[in-house]
Amino acid sequence: MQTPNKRFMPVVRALVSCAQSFERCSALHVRELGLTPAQFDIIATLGNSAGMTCKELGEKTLITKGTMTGVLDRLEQKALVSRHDSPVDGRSWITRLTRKGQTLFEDIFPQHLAHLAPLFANFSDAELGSFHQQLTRLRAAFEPVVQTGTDKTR
Amino acid sequence: MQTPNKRFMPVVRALVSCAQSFERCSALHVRELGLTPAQFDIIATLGNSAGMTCKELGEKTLITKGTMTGVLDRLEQKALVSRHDSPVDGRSWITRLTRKGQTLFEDIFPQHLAHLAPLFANFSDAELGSFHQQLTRLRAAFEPVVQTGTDKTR
DNA sequence: AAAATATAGTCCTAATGCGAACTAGTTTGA
DNA sequence: TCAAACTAGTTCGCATTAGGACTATATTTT
Repeated sequence: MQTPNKRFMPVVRALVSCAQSFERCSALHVRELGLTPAQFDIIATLGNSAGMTCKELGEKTLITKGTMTGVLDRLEQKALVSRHDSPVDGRSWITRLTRKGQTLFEDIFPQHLAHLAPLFANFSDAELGSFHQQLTRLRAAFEPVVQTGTDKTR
Repeated sequence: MQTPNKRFMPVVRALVSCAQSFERCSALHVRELGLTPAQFDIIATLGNSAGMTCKELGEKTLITKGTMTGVLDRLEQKALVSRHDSPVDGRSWITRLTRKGQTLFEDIFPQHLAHLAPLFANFSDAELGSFHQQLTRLRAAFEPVVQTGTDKTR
């Protein structure tokens, strides 16, 4: 096989490594707050919302539905979320923060933001903006391939 | 607690989501080739090298040492890598591709590159360059926090 | 050289993460 | 209407993933 063009490899490495570093920074602090990254993700997504289905949560947090069940189970054990019948769809649940979960959210979410903010201190709003644009454009190029959420069990 | 500045959140979301989409594109294809993403990562890193210690592999692939043992175990079971005593350090091993592993590498690595290359077709070299620069700069901001490789068991 | 400290790898536990199969409820189309 | 196709969520199997404890070997300090 002909050696293909490798020009994109440095960007890929930088992208993956940058994201991973960020996730480590974030996870380190999240664990200190007593949650796993996935659990924090759910709490943060449900915060200030009226509740969501499993599917909506999956779309917002990028957690696969197969994983979601377990994460929600553990959050339910901790009494941070509760599941309720959906009024419109017999197959789905609405997951909501409990009072305890809401309190926790209000407590730790700002703390976490405050922990991360200094990391971006050296970036101007304009820089962040153009960066955001590039990332979005690149992600769009991946989109047709990944087709998140598509159930391939067909 | 005062609500902290959230201006960086869109970038963070885009970064994580972009990296995750890429990893899914990549993983999807890697699994078709019969390897897990972590295993492919090791094979690709070991390819065209004379072998590496566990530590070096960890630094290049961003796989934690605790995870590394298991990944290498499974690759060894598949007879794709082999471990040899280090001539200079009684604590460490040199992990190398076996002939079978080398053959596999030469077979699938170009295939994988060819699979990914089209995703970057719409990006000029200049764009990739500046993108790379931004990613590297942002990563550098995270570096002091993560301190990859530092053993905190002290 | 002996003690103190640091490092390389392994092992352990808990929690993801993904794909695939499965159940049950919904929607579509002939 | 009623079977076919679809969808939400659960469950399963396998492979990571992080972190920390642990063993054995190296390096540094005194």
